[in-house]
Amino acid sequence: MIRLPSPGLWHDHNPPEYSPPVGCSALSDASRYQPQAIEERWQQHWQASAADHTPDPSQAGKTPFYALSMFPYPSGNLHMGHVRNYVITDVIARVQRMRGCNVLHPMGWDAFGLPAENAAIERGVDPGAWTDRNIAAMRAQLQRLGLSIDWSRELATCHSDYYRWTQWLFLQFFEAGLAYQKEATVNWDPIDQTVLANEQVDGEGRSWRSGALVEKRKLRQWFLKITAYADQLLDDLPRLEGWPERVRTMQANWIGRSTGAELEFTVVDGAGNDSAERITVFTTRPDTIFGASYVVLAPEHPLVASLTSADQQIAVEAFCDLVSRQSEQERTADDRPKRGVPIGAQVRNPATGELIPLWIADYVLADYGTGAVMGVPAHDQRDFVFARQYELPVRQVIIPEGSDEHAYEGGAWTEPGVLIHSGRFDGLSSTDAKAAITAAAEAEGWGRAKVTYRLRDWLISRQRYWGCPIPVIHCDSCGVVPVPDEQLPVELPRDVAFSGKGGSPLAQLESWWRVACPCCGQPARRETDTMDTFMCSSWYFLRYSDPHNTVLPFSREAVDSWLPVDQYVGGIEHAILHLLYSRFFTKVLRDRGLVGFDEPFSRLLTQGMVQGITYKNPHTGKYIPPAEVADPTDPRDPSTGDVLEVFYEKMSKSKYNGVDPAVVIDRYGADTARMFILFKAPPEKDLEWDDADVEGQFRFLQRIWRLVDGAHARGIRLGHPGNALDAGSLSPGDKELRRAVHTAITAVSEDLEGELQFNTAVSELMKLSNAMGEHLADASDPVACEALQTLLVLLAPFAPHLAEELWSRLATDSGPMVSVHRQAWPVADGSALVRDTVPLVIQVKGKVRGSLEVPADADRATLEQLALASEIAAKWLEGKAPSRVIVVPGKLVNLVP
RNA sequence: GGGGGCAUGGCGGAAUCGGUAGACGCAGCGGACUUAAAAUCCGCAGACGGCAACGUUGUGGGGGUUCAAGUCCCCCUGCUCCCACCA
Repeated sequence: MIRLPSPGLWHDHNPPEYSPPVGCSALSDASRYQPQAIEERWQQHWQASAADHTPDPSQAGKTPFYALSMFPYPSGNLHMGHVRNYVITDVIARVQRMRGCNVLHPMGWDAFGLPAENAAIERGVDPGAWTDRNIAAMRAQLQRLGLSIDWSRELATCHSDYYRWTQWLFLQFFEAGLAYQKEATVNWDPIDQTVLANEQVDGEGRSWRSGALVEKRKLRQWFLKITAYADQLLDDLPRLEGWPERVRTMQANWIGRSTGAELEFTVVDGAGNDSAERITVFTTRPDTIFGASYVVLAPEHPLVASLTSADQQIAVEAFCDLVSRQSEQERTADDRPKRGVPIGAQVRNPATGELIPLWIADYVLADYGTGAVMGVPAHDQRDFVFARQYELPVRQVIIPEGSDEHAYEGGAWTEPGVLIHSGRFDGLSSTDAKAAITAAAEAEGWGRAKVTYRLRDWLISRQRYWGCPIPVIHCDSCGVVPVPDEQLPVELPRDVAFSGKGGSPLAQLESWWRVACPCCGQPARRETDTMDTFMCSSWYFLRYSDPHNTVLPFSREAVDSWLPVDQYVGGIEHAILHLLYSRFFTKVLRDRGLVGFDEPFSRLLTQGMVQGITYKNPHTGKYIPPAEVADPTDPRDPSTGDVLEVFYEKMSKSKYNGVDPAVVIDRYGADTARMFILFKAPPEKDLEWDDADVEGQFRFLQRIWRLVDGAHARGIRLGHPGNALDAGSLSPGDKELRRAVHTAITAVSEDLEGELQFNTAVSELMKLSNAMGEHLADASDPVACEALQTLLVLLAPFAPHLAEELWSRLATDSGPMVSVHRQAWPVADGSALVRDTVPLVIQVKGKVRGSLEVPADADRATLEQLALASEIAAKWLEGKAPSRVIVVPGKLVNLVP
C-alpha cells in the first residue's frame, strides 16, 4: 500500500518552468490541467516506492503475467516507434496488474552491435563507455513516459554478467553438436567488413544494416544448426494462435519445406556402359520422371569438372567463369534468360532406361536440394523455356484430367493430372503416382522420399570487435576446445586500437588471442570472431526471469514460473529474424532440460510504424522540412516554388519528417502522447502522426480535468458506492449515468481482453466523459462518485499521471490512500445496464422505415403486434397484411409485404 | 510466378453471431460568451433532391445466397507485405 503525498502538496508546490501548450491562455489558473506540473512529481513518487512495479514473490498465489516489449538498441535517442511499442506494453501490464495478476514488465538493452564500434573508429571513444552513456540517456527518456517497468531487472547484453551466459549457452549448443564450423560461400558485407546471415540479406542482395550490395566469399565460419529444428519450427506454427497470421506465414515461407524425392541418374561412360558415378537430383514431381529428357547441374556442382568431356572442356570452363562473375543482382534479375551448356556426358533415366544428356545451367542453384535437377520440359515452366531454347525434347507424360492432351503453346502443364507414356504407372493420378514412383525407386535402389528446406543453417560468426566473443580455443593438437566454464566470461579486451582497417581488432591483438590450450597446455589461439547480436537477443527474455543469477543463466524454477511470455510486443521487422531464432533457442534449451516449455511467446502483437508527414519536391527529389513549408494547404518548395508531394512515411532524419518524443512531452505531457498514440490507429496499423490530433487529445484530458475539478468543488470525494446502489430509487438522469458508466466498463474491458483494440478503448473513455458532462452536475452524490471513480480507474492504464493526480485530489483527508494503480479493475453491474424501453427498428421489405420505443421485455408476439399497429406499418404496407414477419427481439421487426 | 493482408465520409478510423453503416476523434460550418481574439460551451455535418417533413442513393467494380449483406459465396480491379530461376 502506498502513502500518497497529501492532497495539500498540490497547492503548495511550485510548478516547474514550462511552455504553456499551444492555445493555452497565459493566465495562471490553479485548476488548469498542467501536465508539466504533475508528471515528474508522480514519476519520482512511483520510483521512490519501486516495489510497486516489481512482481511480488510473496504473492505467488496470483496468476503470473509476463508483458514484454522487444528491447531496444541503445542508439541514445528515443523515437516515436519506441514510444508506441512501450506504451502499448505498459497499458497491458497495468491492466493485468489491476486485474490481480503478478506482472513481470522488464526492460533491457540490445547493446552489442556496429554503431558503437563505428563511433570508436570515427571518434576514438570507447564502445563500452559510449554504449553505457546512450543507455543512461535513453533510460531517462523512457522514464518520462511513466512506464511501469521493473528496473531492478534491467540488463544489457554487452555487460559481462550477461554475455558470460550467452557464451555458456553457445557452449551448450556446441556440446549438443548444434554449433559447428564449416567452409562455406557466405555473404560478405564490404562496408561493415563482416559476414552476414541469410536472414540479414534482403531480396535485392543488400545488407540489412549497411545497405551495401553483399558479395559472396568462401570463408570458414561458425554456424548453428537451425535446420535440425526446421520441422519443429514449421509444425508448431499452427499452435501459435496468439500470433498474427502474417508472421506465421512469413516464417513458414522462410523455412520453405518441400516434400518430394531424390532420384538417381547413373552416369554412362563413353562406351555406353553404366559407370559407378550417379547424379542425384531433388524433385517435388517424381510423377514426371518418364518425361525427364535431360539432367542439369549447377555450375558449382562438384562433379562438373570430372564429368566434362574433353571436347566440351573449353565451353564449360568459359560458362562457369561467366556465371561466377555475375553479381547477385544479375543472377536474380527479373527477366533472367536461362543459359547453359552440355558437358558432353550422358546419364540413364532410371525410369525409362533411356540415355539423356547432362548439362550445366545458371538457373540451377548449387545450395538448394542436391544442386542438380532433372529437366522435364513438358511439366516445368523453367525446363520448358530452357528446352525450347536449346532444342531439347519435350515429352508429355501428364495430361489434364478428362482431356487427351495439352497444347504447349502457352508453356508447360504444371498442374497435377493423369499419367501417360509412363509404363506401368499409366492412368494413375499425379498424387498416386508420386507415392508409387517413389516407392518403386526405393525398392529398385534409384531413389527415396526426401524433404528439403529453404532454411539454411544460421551463420553466427562476425569479424567485428563489439560483440560477444565466441568462447573456444583452437589448438593444433586438440582441435577446437571449448573455454572451460570456470574461465567464463571470455571478456572483451578494452585496450584495443580501432583503425577500421585490416579486419577485426581482436585478431590484431596478439596478447589477447595467444593462450595456452586448456586441454594440453600447448600454445593455442583464441577464436577472434564474435557472435551475431541476434545470439544475444535470442534468450534475453529468459534472463529477465532470474536476472541476478550468478551460477546459471536462469534457474529452471524461475524461468518456468514466468514463461512463456504472455504478451510480446514489437515491430514486424523481426517477423523472421529475431522471432525465429528465439523459437529455435527455446526448443534447443528445452531439449537440454533448461526450460520446461517449447515456445517462448504465447501472444504476439506486431505494432505498425509511426509515420511523419513528408514533403518531397518531385522534380528535384529533395525532401523539405515541414517548418519551411509556408502554407500546408498549398505546399511549395521555398527555393523553387515547385508544388510538393505530400505523404506519410516512416519517420527518419533524412526526410525531415520525424517528431521528437521529448518535444511532445515538454509541450503536452506524457499522458497526451500516450493517449494519442493509442487512439490514432489500431495497434497493428501504421500511425500517421498529426499535430492537430495531438492537440485534440490534449483537449480531451483537459476536459477530464475540468470534469473532476468541478465535482471536487461540489464536494464529491472517493467513497464506497457502486453495486449497492438501489436501482429503484434513482432518478432517470442517475440511471442514464450509471448505464453509461457500466457500458464503458464492459466496452473497455472487452477491447483490452481480446484483440487489444486500444483505439476503441480510448473512444469509449471519451464517450463516458461526454455522458458525464451531460449528467454529472445533476447526479446524486453516490452515482457521481461512482462515475468519477470508474472513469479514473479506467483511465489509469492509459494516462497514469493524470489519473493518479485526480485520484489523489478526490481522496478524503483522513486515512491512508491507495494509489489508483492499486485499484481493482471494475466489473460491470448488469443491473445498471437494464433499460425499461428499447428502440425497435421497423423494416419493410428489408429497408429501415423508422423505429419505435418498446418495452425491453416484450415478447415476439407483442413486438409483432406493436410493429403492425405502428404508423410506419400503416404508411408502407398501405393497409395490406404482410406475407411474412421476421422478429429479432431487442433489434428489429422486418415486415415483408 | 507462389503466398498473406487490405479497400468504408474531406481525413484517421467504428460497426459481436448477417440485423438502424459512418461510433469516437481531426479538419470544416453555424451559434453562445467576448470590445475583439484565443480558450470554452451548444449545435450541424456521406452524397443527391427538397423550405421542410421526407425521399432516393451509398462500404473499390460485377454477379449470387438471404426477409435482411460492409459482413457469407463466386469473378474482377487496385494497393500493400513476405517469398521467389527453390526444381
